[in-house]
Amino acid sequence: MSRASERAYNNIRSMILSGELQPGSQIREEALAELCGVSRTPVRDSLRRLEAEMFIRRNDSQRSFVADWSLDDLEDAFQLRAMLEAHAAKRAASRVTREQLGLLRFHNAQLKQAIEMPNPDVPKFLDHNRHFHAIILAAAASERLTNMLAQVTEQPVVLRTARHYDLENLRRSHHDHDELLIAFDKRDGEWAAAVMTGHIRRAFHAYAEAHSTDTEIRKSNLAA
Amino acid sequence: MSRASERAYNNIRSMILSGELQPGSQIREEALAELCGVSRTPVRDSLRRLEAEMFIRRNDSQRSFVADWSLDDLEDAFQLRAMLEAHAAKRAASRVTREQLGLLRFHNAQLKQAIEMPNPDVPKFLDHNRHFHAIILAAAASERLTNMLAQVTEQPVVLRTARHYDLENLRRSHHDHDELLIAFDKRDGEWAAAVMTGHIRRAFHAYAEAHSTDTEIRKSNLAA
DNA sequence: CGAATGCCATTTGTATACAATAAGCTGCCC
DNA sequence: GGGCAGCTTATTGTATACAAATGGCATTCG
Repeated sequence: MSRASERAYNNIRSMILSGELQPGSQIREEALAELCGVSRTPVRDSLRRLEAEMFIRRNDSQRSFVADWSLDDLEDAFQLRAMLEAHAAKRAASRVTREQLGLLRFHNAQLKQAIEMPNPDVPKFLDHNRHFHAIILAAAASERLTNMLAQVTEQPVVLRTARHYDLENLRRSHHDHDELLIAFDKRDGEWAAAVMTGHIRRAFHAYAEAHSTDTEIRKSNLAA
Repeated sequence: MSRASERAYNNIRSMILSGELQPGSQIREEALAELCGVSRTPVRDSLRRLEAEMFIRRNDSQRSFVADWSLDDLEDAFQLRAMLEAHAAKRAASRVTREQLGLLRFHNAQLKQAIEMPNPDVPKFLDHNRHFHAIILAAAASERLTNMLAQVTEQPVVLRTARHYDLENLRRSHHDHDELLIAFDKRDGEWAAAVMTGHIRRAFHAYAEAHSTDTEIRKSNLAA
């Protein structure tokens, strides 16, 4: 993507993720254009893209609004994500290369390190976690699957609440990864899929809890 | 979508589906704009959309080409489709309303009629078939799932070869639908999912055969 | 003769002006 | 006072002109 267009997309996206653009609020192309320092053309491109990714919704008369997801929507997204990631793990089990296995081990070791320090480095954990899942997706070798997963992984709520993840959950995640690695080593797709399903479903419940406390915090802020 | 933009989208899309724009061939925005009788702006919108739907691919320098899918790609799409439609059936089993069940029965009766006539009416069959699946998707009540399925259902190759479906396969499809209806009636999501998986996988093999003969025909045409 | 380089043609990206459409408001009529 | 009509304003859609980037070709140099 070219310069202006990319800038607009990244800007708007991060404004949505950070909550700077509040869920449910209307979006005006011109306003965003000014904020991003570009013209409406690249902004429109970005809005179309973000609409396809369900960050933005449009009403009957083409006006755009920041998407506002309920807990049900979140569960729906996670259900799909669990299914798709399990599928990816299954495919990866029979396709993953030695090199990819090595990389997976590396990132898993790194993310373990990140939470075993006296002061856990959560961003570092999340970064290696992201790489870990990306490698599996690459090993699964299905472009469509990759596109679809992007649609359910990068949720505003998901990213916003990721930091709430407690240490115990992070440790369990690491162990799931360990088990996945063994399943890959044995080329056992069914096992890999099962582990991945549990891995994502646990994440959902962690997120759901974080989300509800998050919502309560926001409510009390509004009330104050 | 507005007039010009919608026209461009539909025009280009049908040109791809019909093969008027050959797989692999380059696409120039200006040429399409003239063909559709609109300016480049709505054409660009359409191209972006079609790119997201994987009808179009872009190279490193942003030039667009009509997507060209191999048999492997087709299988990949069908694998995802089977998984997603099975998921839809499972969800639908516990959510489908009396009214929707009635509609499903109606369309299934109609598509049976379409192939039991002396002269089978395949377009009519396909039309009611489409409705049948759409109702299940609606009953599944997941917008994301609907979007994802659209991405794997409306494939150029799929639509182009649908007509090759032989009568025996159409009859089996009808019976699958019957069984799905019973599963829905019993609210048995697992059963519904299993039937749907088989339903789609059979479709894949029918398509795959049709695709290979289709490819051979095209090759011999090129050779002649 | 082959490879690299610079120029020209082609194509896409961006900005902007204008058109079309929808929302909101004001004032009128019942 | 309530609701509807017509106008005004806000917002999005489309066309077009121009800018930037890319690819291909020809020429030149080793």
